[in-house]
Amino acid sequence: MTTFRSDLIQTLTARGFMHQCTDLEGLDAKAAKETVTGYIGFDATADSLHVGSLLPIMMLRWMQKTGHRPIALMGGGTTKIGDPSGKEESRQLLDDATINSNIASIQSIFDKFLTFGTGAKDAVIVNNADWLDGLQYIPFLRDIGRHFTINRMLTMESVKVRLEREQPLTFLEFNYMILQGYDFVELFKRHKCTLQLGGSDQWGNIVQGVDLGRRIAEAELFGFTSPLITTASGAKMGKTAAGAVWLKAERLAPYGYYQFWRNTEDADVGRFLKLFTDLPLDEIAKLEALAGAEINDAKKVLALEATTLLHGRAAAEEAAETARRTFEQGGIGDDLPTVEVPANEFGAGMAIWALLARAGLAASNSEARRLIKGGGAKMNDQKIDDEGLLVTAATAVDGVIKLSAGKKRIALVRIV
RNA sequence: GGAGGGGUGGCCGAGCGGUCAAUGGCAGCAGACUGUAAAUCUGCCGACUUCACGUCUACGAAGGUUCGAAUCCUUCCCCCUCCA
Repeated sequence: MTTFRSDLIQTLTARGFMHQCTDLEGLDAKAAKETVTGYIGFDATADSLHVGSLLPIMMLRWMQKTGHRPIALMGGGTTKIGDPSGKEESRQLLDDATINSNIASIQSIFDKFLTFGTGAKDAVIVNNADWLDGLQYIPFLRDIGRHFTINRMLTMESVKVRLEREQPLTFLEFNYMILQGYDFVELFKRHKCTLQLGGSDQWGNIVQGVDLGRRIAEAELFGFTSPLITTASGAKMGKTAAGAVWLKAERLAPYGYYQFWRNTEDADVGRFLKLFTDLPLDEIAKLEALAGAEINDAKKVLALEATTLLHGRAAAEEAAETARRTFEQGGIGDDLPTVEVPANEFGAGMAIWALLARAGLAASNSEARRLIKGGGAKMNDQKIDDEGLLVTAATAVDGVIKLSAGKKRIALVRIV
């Protein structure tokens, strides 16, 4: 393996963050002798990010840990327009208030991974609405638009793919790479930012920004992309039975987050440890070497470390303990998802399917019934055979009824 | 503006007057096997009803023809291709 002079590039490449770089040697040399400011853009369409954003966040984290300055760019301006790349349905347009509250909410996630402040190496959050909102069309076209040729833009992968598949590409989308390129130059001017990182799908946009910087600001800018992370089975990362894996505890409790990592496929463990934890590489190498059922120990480490980064050590350990008690001892952990149901609602008995739905283990009563028919439902570890089973408050053990849907989805009903 | 093609369940994609809640694939859920893994096999997979081949809602939208329409007709909306 090639050795790099800078900690930054050495770390990013060794841990598997590297996919493409506009000038790897140049960037390495620069990072070895001075503090580099680099940024990644994030969308502000929701009040939380999900694991898909974790990889870029980790890149910013490593930037800071290796002595450089990360910028998280919130797409406040671009979100306002609504990125149409989601194919058909045009995204709902958000107003300023929503966008700003989303940004504030997302910042609390960044706080877990980065140190913010006003110092030379402190991370900052910037909103591109600051400069995009005030843009005037004609001056923008004259100053910026003239540096982009349609010829070149048509060769961009993202554009080519759309054209080849005969899928619509709106003028608005077509302009995205220009706006993103402009963002880069603005950040260079305002914050001396000379590096943009992003997912491999951002390559084209990033390169445009690098070129634009050279043309209008005589700046030497760098682009660096990370590979698209899929699971070993080829699926996109980040989906579970419960839906998206959110990074906000309000949307996905630490226990759920822990379980997401705990259920990683064997073949992914080593890669994920490098990407999503801070563990030293030699330690990861040892964990990765575990074979057979022992690989589960590595998964526990992965889950614990990843959860610690986001939710803190205490919450992570609590989640780990709940998982241990629940799965290894068949008991009940404190951290399991719990639904409170008033005792009087049980009356003479509540239908078991209604209870399953209430506990969030089934999306509807019908789904709960199907689950029972399929033999996947359990109450207090007893398989439920009778669909018409009525549950009374007396079923509870210590005021709690344990419900399971399959082996992994477990919820508690606490009678109050 | 002209000519042609198309809009079907989370996605892709059949169906082209009845037996269509709609073939198939993917995704998802559950069961078996396991290691809270993968692969494989099996079942489920619109919603609602204390579940019966019952009710409701669905095949871009609105009307119409028919005993009966996703399937035929009319109008409208949207997308694609070619021409101007």
